[in-house]
Amino acid sequence: MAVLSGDRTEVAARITIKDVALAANVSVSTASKALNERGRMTVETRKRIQDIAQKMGFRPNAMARALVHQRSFTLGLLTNDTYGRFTLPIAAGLSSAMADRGVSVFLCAIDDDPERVRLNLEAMEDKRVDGLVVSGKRIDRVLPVDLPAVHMPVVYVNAACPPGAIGFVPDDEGGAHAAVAHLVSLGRTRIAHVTGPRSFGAVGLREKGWLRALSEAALPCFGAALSGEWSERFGYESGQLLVAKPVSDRPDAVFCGNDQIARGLIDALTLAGLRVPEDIAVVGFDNWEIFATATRPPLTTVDMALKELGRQAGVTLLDLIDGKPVEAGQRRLPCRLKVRQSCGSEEPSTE
Amino acid sequence: MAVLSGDRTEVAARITIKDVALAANVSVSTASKALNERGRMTVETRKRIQDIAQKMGFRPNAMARALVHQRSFTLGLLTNDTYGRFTLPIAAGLSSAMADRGVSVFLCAIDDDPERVRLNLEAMEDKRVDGLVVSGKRIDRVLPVDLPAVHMPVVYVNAACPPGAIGFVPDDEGGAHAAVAHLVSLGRTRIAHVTGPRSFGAVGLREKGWLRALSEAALPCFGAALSGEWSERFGYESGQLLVAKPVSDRPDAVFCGNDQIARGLIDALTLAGLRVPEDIAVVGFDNWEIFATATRPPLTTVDMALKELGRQAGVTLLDLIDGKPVEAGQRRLPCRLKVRQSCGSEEPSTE
DNA sequence: CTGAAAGCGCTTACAG
DNA sequence: CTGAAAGCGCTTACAG
Repeated sequence: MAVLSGDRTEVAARITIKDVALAANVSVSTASKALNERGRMTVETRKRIQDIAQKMGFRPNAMARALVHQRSFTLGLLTNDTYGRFTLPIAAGLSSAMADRGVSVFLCAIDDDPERVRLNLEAMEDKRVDGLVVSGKRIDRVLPVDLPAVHMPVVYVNAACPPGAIGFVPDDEGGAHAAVAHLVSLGRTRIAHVTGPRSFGAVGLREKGWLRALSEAALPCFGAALSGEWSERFGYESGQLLVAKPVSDRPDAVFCGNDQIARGLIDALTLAGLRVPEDIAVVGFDNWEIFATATRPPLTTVDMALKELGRQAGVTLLDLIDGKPVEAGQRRLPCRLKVRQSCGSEEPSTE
Repeated sequence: MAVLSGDRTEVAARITIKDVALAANVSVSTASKALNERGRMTVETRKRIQDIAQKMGFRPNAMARALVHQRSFTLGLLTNDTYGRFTLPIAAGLSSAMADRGVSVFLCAIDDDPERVRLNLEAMEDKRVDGLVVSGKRIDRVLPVDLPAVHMPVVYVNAACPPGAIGFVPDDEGGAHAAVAHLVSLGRTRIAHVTGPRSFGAVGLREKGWLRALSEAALPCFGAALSGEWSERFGYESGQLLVAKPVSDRPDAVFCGNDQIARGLIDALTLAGLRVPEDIAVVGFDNWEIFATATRPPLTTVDMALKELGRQAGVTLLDLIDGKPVEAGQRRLPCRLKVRQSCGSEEPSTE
């Protein structure tokens, strides 16, 4: 039986700056200065010490440095979106941007459970992270994070931003506007809107974008927005409703509040013998690729640029930590339209 | 203009053990012993010091402790699955289990980019994490992590496990067997299999489970497994193929290699006027809820228990770190069948 | 029972 | 140009 005991992988005591100093025949302080490019010394000495350190595979202990610098170069990411639709792109964007700057991020999965929030928050305090990014799944809900009790800078992503705080959300209205404007530019004039529950802040914003694009094009508002679940089922039912109408009452395009709704809607239209996009163009929201590419035809949809959201949140948090002045308030980062075939564009973007 | 400068959030210098000692009128060493329940002292003194610390909101600096204990109570999670299908449940399971034990986990998003791997690995070394969990998206691919160069214990999750290492994967064969056995128990006798590309290790294992369940039931193998993309499109096309056959050649059940295939297949069957599950029962694999609940009818499917996978990997890594003997090799953790309606069971599980 | 000392691994004024 | 000393915040033998 092959048994891997812990010490099999234990390394022969990490090499420290003391080892390097010893090997180079200098004091620890000189070694430190050589390695950190500080102080004055002959280029040769410096180079010699650096070479030796390199050769010995010396890597400074980040915790020791953190202790003297009062800066850990770590961040905490609190998220209640265990499901993963939003968190993973945000986390990936944040993590890579931070990695490039030498800072690492702790992942804290809180399930909207106050006890877990407390536990994780304490861990982050104890580990002396330099700051916190709090990431949610709804732009209109504030997470149960007791900010006043948190002794460090915080930024919010894809979540409500408490007054005076700093937040990042996708520009839902702008994204919706771009989607509808694109349909207009393609000659559609009867553009309906099928979307999620009114209780979601994003629903109101996307509706506003839709209305603004229509009014800018001097187009009549084609019926009220249809609001329901964020589900394929609701999209499907809405599609059936459209199909049941007399042709003269039917839209020639539908802007959907998310990709699942768009998917269900397209299924219903197709089943009823309508052609997408020829008879009715459809645009979604989310660019959830697994849906967007599986619809027939592939779905034109709004991408919320979540990775970029995570990146920017991190970069701003770093500024905050560095004491740079940062304006309070919520930023709405641009979405971008991902053109595929469901909107009937002549030139689907290549990618 | 409201400007939030960094120092606005900066706290009035963290309180340290020195502050506590001062307030309690004892030495730092005594304070330390009181707070850590070590050494001997009157209960009153101990209690008094603890109360003062509590009142002052003292939280020991984890990095300082790590320095003396040579243990950071942090882990690194390297993943190349930025897409998020597998990583997030694994990460959430790992993170919560670890949080309960006072250890925090760094998220490292590597995009199969060797440069990013190096960068993140160095960061983890520098931060002196106690161990690493390496998580992938295919059980038959080893990640580009240069293990020998890593100076700490490692476990692999949902990825190939190098010889002599320790790994955790779902029991694909067992899961497949359970799915097919369930169909058999429901009286199905002509059970086909539609699955992903042969190049995936999981495909072979799931096929094996299918065959084993059939042979155990003394059922003939109903045609060869149909292998194609992991996509709805392939499922859809496979469904069309089935439908085109004369009724006597049609299966009465299909076990699908993943939920996307199952979804596409059901769509094709339904479109052709067949009833699921009455005419043909369908079972999927993954329990990707967004698909499994959107099919009509909702999909019975195999859940890979990814959260549990992450949890176990973490717990085992902790054992390894503690120097406990751990058997080398790959563990296959049980999957569990999630019964919904597409298999025709009389009693869909409530949940 | 309590405290002074040394140390974890590093950095930074400050003398020489 | 180089090194001794003090310190970051904590813990742990070791004396008293």
